[in-house]
Amino acid sequence: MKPTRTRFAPSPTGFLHVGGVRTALFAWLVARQSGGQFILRIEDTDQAREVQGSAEHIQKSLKWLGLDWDEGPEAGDEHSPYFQSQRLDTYKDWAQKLVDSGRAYADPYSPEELQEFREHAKAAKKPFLFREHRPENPPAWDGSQPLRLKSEPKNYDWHDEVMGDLHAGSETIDDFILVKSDGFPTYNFAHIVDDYAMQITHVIRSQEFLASVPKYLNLYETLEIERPLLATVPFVMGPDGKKKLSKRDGAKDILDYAKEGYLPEALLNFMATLGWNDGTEQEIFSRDELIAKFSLDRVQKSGAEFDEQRLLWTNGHFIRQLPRDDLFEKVVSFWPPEAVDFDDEYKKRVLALVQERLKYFAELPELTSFFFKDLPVNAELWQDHKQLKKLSSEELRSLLGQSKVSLEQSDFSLEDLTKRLNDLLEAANQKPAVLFSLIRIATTQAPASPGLADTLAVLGKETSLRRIDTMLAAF
RNA sequence: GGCCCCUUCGUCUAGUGGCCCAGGAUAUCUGGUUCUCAUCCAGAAGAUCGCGGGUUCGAAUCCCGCAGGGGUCACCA
Repeated sequence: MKPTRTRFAPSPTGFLHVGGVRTALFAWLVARQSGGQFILRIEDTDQAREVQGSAEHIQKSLKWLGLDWDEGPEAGDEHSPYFQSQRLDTYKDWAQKLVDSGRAYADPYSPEELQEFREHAKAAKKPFLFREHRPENPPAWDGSQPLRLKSEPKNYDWHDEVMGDLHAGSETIDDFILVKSDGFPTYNFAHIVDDYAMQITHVIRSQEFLASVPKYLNLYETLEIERPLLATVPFVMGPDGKKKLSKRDGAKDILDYAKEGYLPEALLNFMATLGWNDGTEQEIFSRDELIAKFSLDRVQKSGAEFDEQRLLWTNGHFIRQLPRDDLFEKVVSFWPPEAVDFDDEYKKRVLALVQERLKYFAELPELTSFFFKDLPVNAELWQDHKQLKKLSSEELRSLLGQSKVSLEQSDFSLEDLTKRLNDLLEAANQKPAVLFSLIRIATTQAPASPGLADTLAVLGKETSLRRIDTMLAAF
């Protein structure tokens, strides 16, 4: 059996978002699970749409996710080059073969004439077919005109690894353009030639190409090359649930997720389970499990809506699973600016308290700022508090003062703090909802924080008492 | 308009004739975990399986029709 070879073939017209990367992920998984190869090919045949630097940007995105390629830019060169713009000779050779055998011809029409044909077809409510205007005596192809395939309309039945058995009538076969008048091949032509040259065994691509597959089947036959297995992956849908996710409705650059502190494993898991599952109730898969369990025939045929909430939950789950030291390393660039004055030991203790609260690393400053600086006194915190607002300023001051006296005696170990806080509860005859809230607000000035004893232990005696004094003066 | 694909809780999904008056996860809500937020635990609510026929003792599952959504009909990929 031939080794499995899959490819991801983006055009360098911008960044990659979840939709595009998921297709790459599926192709990568298929290659990895069979011990085959994953190839990255850059389809830069449209010079007008090309965006400088995006080929590099795309590579960076794949690398971040750990979707490594065996051949392609900066990798194996067995079938190089991997930029289509550098493979023009190959396309020219194949094109010439077709011209010589009478299976391709020069398109003599002007853009205006073509446009007129199209409008006629539209007015007649019929699909536009170029072959209905196939010229009787086309001029010799000198490279200045587009070159079209002389198609052979017929019916096709084929199998798609995701969609199942498919059928299309001959009316879908047309004389599409192989080589544009600028000398560059179209996607429709170049990808078939390259997939063959690079010995791709599985073509895994997004759904927008499904309607073109019969044309490709026709071209495979004309070229007399054996076609690879075909797999069509449904769209990732945008927030409306109807149209495919696009940059227009806010689809993010996958590298933005890196910047915001998402974990590659979480993204991978999220994308894989967006339209795929293994038939069990398992929700979380490691990278290796994904590789072992993925299969194209269990990929959903319908589109799946991108659900930000689910991504957040997945990422939080992976963060919670991370060993503390790993998390500490990953989070280094996300601390609030004031944290530079604190040592690693202190930051690790803070991190331990917020690990289970983090959904993504960029939340870190918001969750931990009071560990690194005194926040201004915020009267709303007790004035709007449903227990504390029942007490007068005098009562609050007295209660907090009483707490201070006890805390001054503490060594601020977790054990001692816990004991003292409990004793205080009894001595003051107060509920935790009152006393703990008051101390928590005084020492953090934040609407939310980790548990009180934990927080005080990390803040330390000096800081805690200083903040209590500040609060005492504010009533 | 032609052709093609799709249609199960808000969302991701399980389900291939009886175990399903539909299971899990997430999101939401409630309760518990000495205070807040989060985690965790327990629970609630949430899908007449797009609609209509048919086959069958029995259908989310098979057949037919319809509707809705999407894609495609580029010298873009």
